[in-house]
Amino acid sequence: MAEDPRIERSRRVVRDAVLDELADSGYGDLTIEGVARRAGVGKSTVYRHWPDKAALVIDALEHAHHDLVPDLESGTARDRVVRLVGHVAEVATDARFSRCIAALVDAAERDVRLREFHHQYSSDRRSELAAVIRSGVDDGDFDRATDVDAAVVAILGVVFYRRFMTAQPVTAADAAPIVDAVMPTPLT
Amino acid sequence: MAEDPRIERSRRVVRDAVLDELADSGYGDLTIEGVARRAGVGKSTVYRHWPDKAALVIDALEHAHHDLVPDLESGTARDRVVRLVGHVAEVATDARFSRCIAALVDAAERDVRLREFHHQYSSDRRSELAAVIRSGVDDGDFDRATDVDAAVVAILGVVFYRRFMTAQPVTAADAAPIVDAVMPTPLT
DNA sequence: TCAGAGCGATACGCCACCGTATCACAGTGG
DNA sequence: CCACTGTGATACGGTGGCGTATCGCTCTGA
Repeated sequence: MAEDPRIERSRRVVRDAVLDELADSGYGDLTIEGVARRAGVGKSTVYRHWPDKAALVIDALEHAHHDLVPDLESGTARDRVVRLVGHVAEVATDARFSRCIAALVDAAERDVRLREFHHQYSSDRRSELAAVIRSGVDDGDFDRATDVDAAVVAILGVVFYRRFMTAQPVTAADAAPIVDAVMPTPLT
Repeated sequence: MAEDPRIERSRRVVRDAVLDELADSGYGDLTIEGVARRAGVGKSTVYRHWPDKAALVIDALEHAHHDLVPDLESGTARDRVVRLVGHVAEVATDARFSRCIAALVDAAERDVRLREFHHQYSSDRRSELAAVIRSGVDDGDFDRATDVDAAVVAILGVVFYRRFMTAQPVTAADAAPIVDAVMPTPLT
């Protein structure tokens, strides 16, 4: 009853090619034929599994987790926040993935489906960071009066602004000072 | 010796059409024919004045100042900072211009010339804000120890992050609280 | 072993844009 | 008044993507 392994294999290589194409060409210049070519797959195979470009791109992005997930179990809450922010900085500097983000942001301006996906996706990412920060507030690592949602936006704002608007993207090593700047250690 | 007025007229309507097209279609789907059509101009006229798409888009963006410039003369330095940030928020929510920014950020990932323009342009905008903040530091409106460049990135980061990654963009009315959060009033 | 399903290849007509060339026309400035 | 030049229209061959259809091959799983 298991699905034909050829199906999952096709889907995997096509999704991977979509990310490559998206990074290289952007959403507007991404073509189904280009994806199929890059995936080493017949065009018909792509049309067999996805109805259109938007669905294809959304599906590819949905499956694009990074295997390396930061350790959010050990260390103080502040350590965990710094590790998570460092991880975000790494993702935001990854050559392929970060260009996919730029393409997604741009495409979201013009396509409702991509906009909904984009907003949901980044909202989920903010929730993750908010949860870790909140545990830091509970632990006394951060000031009791911390506005968690504002802190999340302040931190991610710096990371993404520097990546997409300047030539000095945030590195993982910058994570700690940024977290400190946004949420100074309480004087206990 | 003055230039034929038809030339400047052509350039103006084409540049305007480029911004419309860029906002509606993004960089990848922007076509010269589409621009000419939208401008109500022959395709040859566009090719007569610009060598290619990148030059055309860069030129259009270079000429795309907003006529409304915030008052940076009167009021305290803090007032001026708040007004400038409010202005940035307005520009970042302007339907046409903000979509052009998204298109530019995306295109800058893949085209050197657009990247250089983009980095230069946004660097200039940061310098403007930095100068006003610096005068506020000198006036004692802000803490003497303020890291001006970091404050600039913190403020613009929030504005752009909220505009492009969330469904709650910053409004002009949000400018004051954001400035206050990043640069608290010194206790004198 | 074998029926069925997924596959890549190929070809289809259609359409849009590319960048260039040519043309008659009208605005411009001397 | 007139030579000049910028103009929009139109046409060109070329390219490449669209979405669909058809093919024979091969892998899969009962």
